[in-house]
Amino acid sequence: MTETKRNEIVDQVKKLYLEFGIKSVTMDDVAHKLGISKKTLYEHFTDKKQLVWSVLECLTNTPNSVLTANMPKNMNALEELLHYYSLQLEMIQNHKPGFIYDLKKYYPRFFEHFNKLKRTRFITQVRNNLIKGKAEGLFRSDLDEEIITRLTLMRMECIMTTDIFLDADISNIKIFNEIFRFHLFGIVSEKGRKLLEKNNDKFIA
Amino acid sequence: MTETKRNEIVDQVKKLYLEFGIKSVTMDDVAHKLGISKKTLYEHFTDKKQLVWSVLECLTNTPNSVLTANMPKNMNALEELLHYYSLQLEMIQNHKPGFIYDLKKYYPRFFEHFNKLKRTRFITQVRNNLIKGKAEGLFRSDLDEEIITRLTLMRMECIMTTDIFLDADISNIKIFNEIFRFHLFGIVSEKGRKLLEKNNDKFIA
DNA sequence: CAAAAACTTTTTATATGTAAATAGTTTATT
DNA sequence: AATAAACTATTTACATATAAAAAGTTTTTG
Repeated sequence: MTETKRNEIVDQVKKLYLEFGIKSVTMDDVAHKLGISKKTLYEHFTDKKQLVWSVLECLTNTPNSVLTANMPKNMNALEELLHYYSLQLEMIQNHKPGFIYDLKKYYPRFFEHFNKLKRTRFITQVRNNLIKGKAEGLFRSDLDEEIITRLTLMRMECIMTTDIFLDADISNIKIFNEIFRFHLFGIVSEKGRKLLEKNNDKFIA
Repeated sequence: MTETKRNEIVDQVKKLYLEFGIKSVTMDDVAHKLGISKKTLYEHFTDKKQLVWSVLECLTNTPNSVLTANMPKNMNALEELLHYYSLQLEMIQNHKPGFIYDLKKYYPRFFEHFNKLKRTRFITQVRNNLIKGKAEGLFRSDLDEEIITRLTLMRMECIMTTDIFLDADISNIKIFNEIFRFHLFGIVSEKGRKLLEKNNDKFIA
C-alpha cells in the first residue's frame, strides 16, 4: 500500500523487463519472482500497461544518467564532454535490444513518448555543450550547433542498432573511445586543441 | 533482340523504378511506357525478377559513382576525400527511399546482395583513403582505420533513413557540408590541418 | 512480325477463424 | 490479510481462406 512498496515492485520489475523483455515477463512471473500474489500486484497497478509505464518513468528518471546528468558547475566544455561520453558509454552497455523491441511492438505509444523525451533531453544537453564550448572559444566558431547536435544523436541511435561492427569483433569501449576522439577533433578550435594536447592523458586515453 | 535494345529497356525501367518504386511499376506499365508489347518485353527478360536484377546491375555499374569512382592519380588524400564527398552528396540526392523499400520487401535477397556489394566497395574506398592519408602524414597517425571506416559507412547509411533532420528544415547540402568539415577536422593531423587552412576556399566552402 | 487485347496463373493483401498464452478476477486456504 | 490456486476474458500468434492485383501466356489484329 505504501509508496515505497510500489516503488520496490517497479524497481524489481524493471530488472526483469530489462533482462528478459516485456512480453515474456508475465504478470504471473512478476508475482512469483517478487513473492507476492497477483491480487496484491493488481492492488498496486490496475493493469500491466500501468506497470510498464511506471518502469519507463523510473528508467527516464534514473539520477545521473545520460538523460538526467547534472554537470558540475566548474567544468569547461571539454571536460563536460568527457563526462558526458562516459555516461553515454554506460548507456550503450546497459542498452537491452529485447526490451526496446518489445516496447516498440506491444506499447508503440509508450515507445514513441519516451523516445521523444530521450531525444529532447539528449539534444538539449549536446546543444548546450556546443554553445558553451563556442562561447569559451574551445570549439570551432563556425560549426553549426543544430546539425552537429543532430549528427551526434543520430550516431548514438545508430550505434545501438547497426550491424556494421558485428563482424569486426571490436569492443564497445574501443569503438567509443575512437568516436570520442574523432568527435573531439572534429569540433575543437585551435585553442581547444591546445588544451586537449596539454591534458593528453585525460582526454586521449 | 540486340544487346542495345535490352540495355535501353533497362535504362528506361531504371528511371521508372527509381521514381515510382518497383512494386507499383507493373510489367504492363513498363510495356505501355516503353511503347512495346509485353510479348516483346518477355522476349528480353524471362521474368520481372530478371528485369529487376538487370536494373540493379546497371545501377551498381554506373561509371564514376560513389561505388565505382576511380580517383585521378595525382591527388593527395584530402583532395580525394573532397572528390569522394561530392560523389556521396550526389548519391544521397539520387537516393529514392521507395525504391529501396520495395527492394527490401519484395526482393530481399537482391537487396542483401547489392547492399553487401555497396558496403564492400564503400569500405574499400574509405579505408584506402585513410591509409593513404596516414602515409602522407595528412591524417592523424593514431586513428583506427577499421573503426573510422565503419563509422563513416554507418553515418552514410543512417543519414539516408533517419528522421532526425526532418523537423529542422535544413538542406541536404548544408548538412553534408557540415559533415564534411566535421569529418575532415576529425581525422587530419597537424600537417593536414595546415594544408586545409592554406586551401581554405577549396575545402571549407 | 509486333502491338494490343484477352486470358490464365501466381502472388499479394486482407479477412476470418482457432488454439494457445496471458491478462485480469474470483475463490479457496493458511 | 495475503498467497496460492482456479477460473474467465482478452490478446496474440498462427493457420487458412478469399478477393484483388499483377505476372506471365496466348490469341487477335493491324
